[in-house]
Formats: sequence, C-alpha cells, structure tokens
Amino acid sequence: MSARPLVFLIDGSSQMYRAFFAPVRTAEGGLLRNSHGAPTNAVYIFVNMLRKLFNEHTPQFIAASFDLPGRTFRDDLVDDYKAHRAPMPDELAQQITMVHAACEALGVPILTSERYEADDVIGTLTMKASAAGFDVAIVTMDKDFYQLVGNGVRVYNPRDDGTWYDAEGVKEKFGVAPDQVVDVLALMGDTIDNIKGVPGVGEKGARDLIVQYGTLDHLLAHAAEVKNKRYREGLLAHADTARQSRELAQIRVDVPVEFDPERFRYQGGSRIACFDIFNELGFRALAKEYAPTADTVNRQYRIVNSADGVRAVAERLRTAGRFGLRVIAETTTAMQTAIVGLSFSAATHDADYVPVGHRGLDSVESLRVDVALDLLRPLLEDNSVIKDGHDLKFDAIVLARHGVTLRGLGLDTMLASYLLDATSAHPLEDLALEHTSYKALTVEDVCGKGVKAMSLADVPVDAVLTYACERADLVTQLSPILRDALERHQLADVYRSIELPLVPVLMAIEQAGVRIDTPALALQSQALERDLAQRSAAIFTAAGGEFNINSPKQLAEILFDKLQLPVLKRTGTSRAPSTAVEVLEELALTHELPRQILEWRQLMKLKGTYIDALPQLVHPGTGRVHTSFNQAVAATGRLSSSDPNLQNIPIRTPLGREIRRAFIAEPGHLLISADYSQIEFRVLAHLAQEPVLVNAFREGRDFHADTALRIFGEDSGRDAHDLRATAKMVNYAVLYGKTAFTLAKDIGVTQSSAQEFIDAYFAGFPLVRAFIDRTLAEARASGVVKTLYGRRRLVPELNSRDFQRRSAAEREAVNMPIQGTAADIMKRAMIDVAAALAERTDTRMILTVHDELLFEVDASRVEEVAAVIRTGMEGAASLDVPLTVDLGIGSNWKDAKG
DNA sequence: GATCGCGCGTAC
DNA sequence: GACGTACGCGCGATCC
Repeated sequence: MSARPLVFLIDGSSQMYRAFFAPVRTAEGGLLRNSHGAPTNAVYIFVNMLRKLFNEHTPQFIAASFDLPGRTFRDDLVDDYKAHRAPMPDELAQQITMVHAACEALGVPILTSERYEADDVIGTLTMKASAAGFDVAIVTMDKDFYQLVGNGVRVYNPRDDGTWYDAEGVKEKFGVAPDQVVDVLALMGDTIDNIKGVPGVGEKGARDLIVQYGTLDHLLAHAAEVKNKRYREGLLAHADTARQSRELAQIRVDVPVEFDPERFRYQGGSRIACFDIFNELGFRALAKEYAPTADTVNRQYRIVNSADGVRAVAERLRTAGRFGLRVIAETTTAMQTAIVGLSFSAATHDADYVPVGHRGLDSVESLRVDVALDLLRPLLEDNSVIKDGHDLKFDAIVLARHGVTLRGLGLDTMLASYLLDATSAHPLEDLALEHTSYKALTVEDVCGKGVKAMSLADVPVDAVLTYACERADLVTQLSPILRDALERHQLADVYRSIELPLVPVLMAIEQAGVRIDTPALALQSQALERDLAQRSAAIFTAAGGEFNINSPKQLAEILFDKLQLPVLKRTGTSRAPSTAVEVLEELALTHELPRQILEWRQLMKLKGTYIDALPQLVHPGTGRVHTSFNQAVAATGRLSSSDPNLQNIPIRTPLGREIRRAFIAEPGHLLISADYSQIEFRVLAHLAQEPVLVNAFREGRDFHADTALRIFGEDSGRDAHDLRATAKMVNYAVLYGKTAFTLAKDIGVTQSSAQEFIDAYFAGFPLVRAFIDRTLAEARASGVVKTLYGRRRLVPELNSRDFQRRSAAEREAVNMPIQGTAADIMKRAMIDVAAALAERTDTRMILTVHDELLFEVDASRVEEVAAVIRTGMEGAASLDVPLTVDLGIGSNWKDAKG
C-alpha cells in the first residue's frame, strides 16, 4: 500500500442523479418529502452515501464537484451536446440547493468552475492532487472516469459494499487500459450525452478495435485495413466524428481550480449546520444525531445542599410565582421509589438541584430528604405558586409518600404533548428535541443501560446535576410553548377541565391501591399446578411425545408435521403456521389434542399472568397492589393500567372470573362496582342522532333487541334470542369497522350473509352511515378526528395510497370519536364523583376500567355512597340519550359485579 | 446472560 | 387483508 495521503473526490452530480432514482419510496409509494411537501429523497440518499463513506473510510481529505447550470465548452464544440438528454426532473432540480448545503454542512467543500462540468473539475483536481503527492479516490458510478485511473488514482463506486477500480480493475471491468478508455468511448459514443461515436460500432466493437490497434489515431490511420466491413466503412466515413467524440469524452485536466490540501482536509463538518438542514428536511433521526447538546449551551445549574441554600431557592421560586419542578427518583414505580433529588427552574437555562438521596462516597454533602422537604413544604403545598412538570402525578405521589401535598399544578408537559398528538410517545427528551431543537440527556446517558446500569442514587451528584437541572429547565422552556400549542388547537379546555383535574383523582386511586387476598390466590395456584401436571401428561400422550406446550413453534411441529393436521392460518410476521385459538377451535373438530391445548393455554394464562403475578406486586408497606395509570398512552384518550394491568382481569370464563374473588374489601368494608351501561353505543346514538337508537335508549329498551328488529324485521321467523345475539355482533362490528369477512367468521355465517347484515344495519340506521361518512370527510380534510369534548387524534394515513393503511386509518378515525368521547365522559365522572366524595373518609375510589369504577366503602354507608356515585356518573355528560349506571355491591370484585 | 420481537391471550 | 383501544407472559433469536 502507498504511504501517500488519500483524497476523496466526489462526483456530486452523478451521485445526486443516482440518489434521486434510487428506489426509495414512502409507504404510500411517493417520494420522500419534508413537512412542507418538498421532495427530499435525493438529499436523503446522498447524505447517507456520504455518511457511509465517512464511517467506512474515515477520509482525511475530501471534496465534491457539481455541474453548474449554463453552457460549457463542450456546447461550443458541438451544437447538440447532450441534446438528447431529458431535462432534469423538476423534483430533482428542487433538491440541488439542499444537496449542496448538506454537503458543505457535513464538511465536504464543493468546487466548481464556470463552463466546465464536474468531470473536468475532478479531472483537474485529480492531476493536481496526484502531483502534490496524494493518492486519489474518485467517488462515482460513471465509467468515463476510468480514463483517469493509474498512478495512485482509483475510482470508487460506493454502491452496495463499494468497489475499487485501479488500472487492473478497469481492464477487467472495461476491457482496456485506462489510457485507452477515451478512445473506446470515442468509438462507441454515448447516447445520453449525445456523443455520436462511430455509427455501426458499439461497445464490444469499440473495445475490440482499440485492443487490436492500441489507439484511436492508429486505428483511424489504418481504417482501410479493418476486416469487418461495417466497422471499416463507419471508420472511413466518420473519422472526424470519432475525433470530435474523443474530445467530448476526454475529461479536461486544465480547469482553473486549485488543489489546496488544507481546504480539502476533512474536519467533520458543522454540527449546528447539519442539525438545521436535517431539521428542515424532516430527517428526524439525523437531526437528533446533530442536535445541540449540553456542551454547546451556556447554562447556570447549581447544586443546593445547605438549609440556607434551599430557603433561598424556595424564596426565589415563590417570587417567580411559577416554576418547573422535577422529582429525580431512583425508579419509575411512584409508590415505592426513593427520592434522589429535586430540581427547580424558574427561568430558561437556570436551575437548582437539591440532592437528598445520593448514596456512597460523594464529595458533595447532601441534606437529608426530610430536612429538605420540610424547608420546601410551604412552597410545594402553596396553591398560589404554579408548578409545571412532566408527569406531575408521579412527582405528586412520590412527594405525598413523604408527607408533602403538591398543590398549584400548572402545565404537565407530558399531558399537553399527549393532547396535541395522542399517537406518539412523550418522553421529555423527545419534546425537547421537537419543540426546542435540543438533544437532552436521558437517564441512560447518566446511568448507562442494561444490566450494567447504575442507579441514579449511586451516580455522583456532579454527574446527576446536569441531568436533573435539565429536566426542570426543559419543563420551564416547554411550558409556554405547549400552552400556546394547546390554545392554538383548541385543546386548552380539555386540558383544564379534564386531564389536569384528573391528575389528583388518579393519584388518589393509585395511592389507595386494591386489597388482594393473597392466600386465596396461593390456593388457586396450587390447585392449578396439580391440574396442569395432569393435563400435560394427557397432552403428551395425545401428541405421542413430550414437547414444550407453551412454545407455539414446537406445538406447530406436533400439530402440522407429526400429526399432519391442516395449516389453516399463518402468523403475521414470520408466516409460520398459526396455533391461535380460532385455528385450534377448528382443528378440535377432528382431533382431541387441539382442545386439550386450548384448555392448557387458558390455565397457563390465568396462572402466569394473574394468579402468580399479582401477589408479587403487593406493596410490602400497604399490603395492597398499587397499579399505575398512564394518562398519556392510549390514542383515543382512554387510560391504561400497568404494573399490574388491572384493566384486563378475566371475567368472561367462570374459572377466570374466580380471580376477581381475590380482589377484596378491607374488613368492615364493601366494594361497589359501578359501570356505564352501553356507553359507547349511547355515544354513537348521540353523535349520529339516529332516532331509533336514541329512542331505544330514551325508553330504556333493550338496545341489541331493537337493533335486531330494525335489521331483520318484525317477522323474520327466527328465534328472537338468536337474532339479538347476531344484532349484538353487528353492533360491535359497526363500532370497530369490521368487514363482512371478519363478521362472518365471528358469527359463523357466510361472508355474503354477513355483508347483508351490515347492509341491513346501514339501511335501517341511515344516520349512522351519515355520521361515519361525515366523520371521514372532515378527517380527510383536516387530518384530525375529535371527541365531543374536543380531544383529537391525528390520522395522517387517511389519504395513504396504501389500501391497508388507509383502511386501518378509516377504522381508527371512525372509532376514536366514539371510544374517546366515552373515555372523556368517564374522566369527567371520575372528577365529579371524586369531588362529591371528597369529604368522606369512609370511601375510596380504587379502580377504573374504561366503563367501570370500583369503590371501597364503609359497609354501613354503601347505600348512600352508591347514590352519590350514580348521580355523579349519570350526570357526567348531557347527551340526547340518558347515561345509565349499573351498580353492584359485594365483599369482593366478583360478587360486586354479580 | 440480557434484550427484544413475536405469538398469543386477557380486558373494555 | 380483513376489529378499535390497551398490557403482559413465555419463547427463542439475537446481541454482547
């Protein structure tokens, strides 16, 4: 290998063309575009090419050249040079400026010269660099450059894994030596550039002739001796054209450009320029990579570790009247985590960190947590000083465990972001990047990740300082931005009247927790254990051998290979034979094993997910399970529950329902379960204003039975009970946008019958049809759908060219206003009922499951409390149909639902 | 050995 | 291809 330094010269124009035509398309099949609709695909590919080059070859010296608009010397040589070339596509022309800008931003200088093409600039630079003692790599896919190869000059084609062409490579690829390349090109011509060449001589002929005669001049001098008649006549008649073609194909090396090694030295480009460009282009991942970070911003972040210091901070925050707050905690489990510190910010780029829970040897003295909180309590509990935060519920719960009641909740950036776009995730660092173009530290940056991750409490205070202060600082910066955005999108009301007042309600529910009958679950677990052991023996007998019943893969081998049962369905991603419940149901008609598997699975599910899991989540201090409600996850506005998820506790099967016996009230208390009857269908009736539906609810009639009458008529002759069951399925089908295909499977009729049911439904309820059409039309125009209370969901894929994505978006768009309005109503009810019960210490709201609320009440007060609950829930919304609530009382959740 | 995607199944 | 919204378990490929 040569010890000479290597300079990369990029043939920008050809790479840009190639990038533009690369088969990269969006899911809809269109070009990549940024948010303003400008095409960006060529820039994207070009930038990736450059970055790949940087990564794989760590260039020391680099530059690029591009063609300039306007005439070149070649146009003067022949009047129709490149005349046959199609004009540059408009969508590529629009990207030229951005490609140049991206190039420069990434640290690649661009050299051009008037009246010369990029080829000539590169040719000249190649010669000058070579003379200056450099090796050269010409980055191009254009074979014309082979003529420059040799003496340390190589062509590098970055396609695929990249190919290098030295003189040997050129000979192998092109069939002649580099100094013969121009002569071959002169003979064969180039239709794209309208280099005519010699008529009758193609690529193969040109190569053969030059191999035989050495040079074009020698060949032309001996043209009459050429054996092949077609070649001979062509050469004799068009010698001048050949010479002219050679001049056109010859890359010039005398262009007025200078090779200045210092200018070409690669120094990594400009971070901020890259960020600006990629941001503008909408390349989110790239923008993130180049976003400004801590070391590029000037900030005042202070450690406060004395009582006087904390008093001073509290005083300043009180004077400010409003500040950003973050509790820095060890884990994400609010009910169990320890406080590591608290951060405060009342102004951009200014924050204080009060460490209180750092362990281990630390050079910084910390205040004890109780001492610090005693000093901060008056401020934190003062309703008149506004606290902004990110997931304030978490902070409030953690503080409450230390006896501090957080008051004066202002803007929660997580909730605001959720209202603006419920379909995305809302970590603070993402909001920072999106709204302030700042790349924030993550907890992983500070603690590491995976098994090697440290606890924040073990990270030295100095290292946590930046992270902690940044959290509060970002909240302070984001708060006005997000408040404006909420106003602009008419979301301030939903925030103020629903999401924010819901925070303390959810907080109270999580703090209350639910009492679990752990011994009862242990008994159930033991019984299941014995049952499962017997069943596995029976399954292995039926299967003719042992295998892991819980492995869909191994089960598929048994069913479909060993037993040769038919494959009825394949899984979504891996296309493996499916063993899903509907498949096993079908197979159960011909073999005993599938039924046994289904029963096994049900028992395993109950044991693994609920019976054995729940006791492990009982809080050691309270003896109850404290779920977390996530207020910023579900795309429709619903709440979700996790650790444990108490919103999917079994109820359908008798055995599953037994698990609810383990959710119990304290001695002397009872559970009240209150659930909305048919709330989503009532919402639909209201939104669609469909008279039959509205009347069914107004008159307290059986809604599904009424639907059956409407769809099937008064005297269809079929069993009324049957008809009602079918109508119920059709009702749900409409709610979820089911197709006839799926409905048919569900109710066991042909697809055409299912289609008839759906058609009959819409014929009977034309206003439901109209509601769906209206919703979709408005959504297509605006890009959003909304609930009755103004909550919104973005549905960008509604105009997708991809049928599947578009259909999914349509179903989401129709379902969201219904499901979301029901969720809004439930949230309003929770707020109202909580307020109505606020003064009572004998009653706690302990769970919410979409259309149900669960309360734990002093046994002597159940009747009066039930009345309060009913009033609150039924009055939570004024629709054109009544809201009705079914109440049940029991010592456990199962009995309360009885 | 930890992590993560997948298949599957539970709820409303 | 085909039902909206969630969460979580066990498996097993993959990554380190």
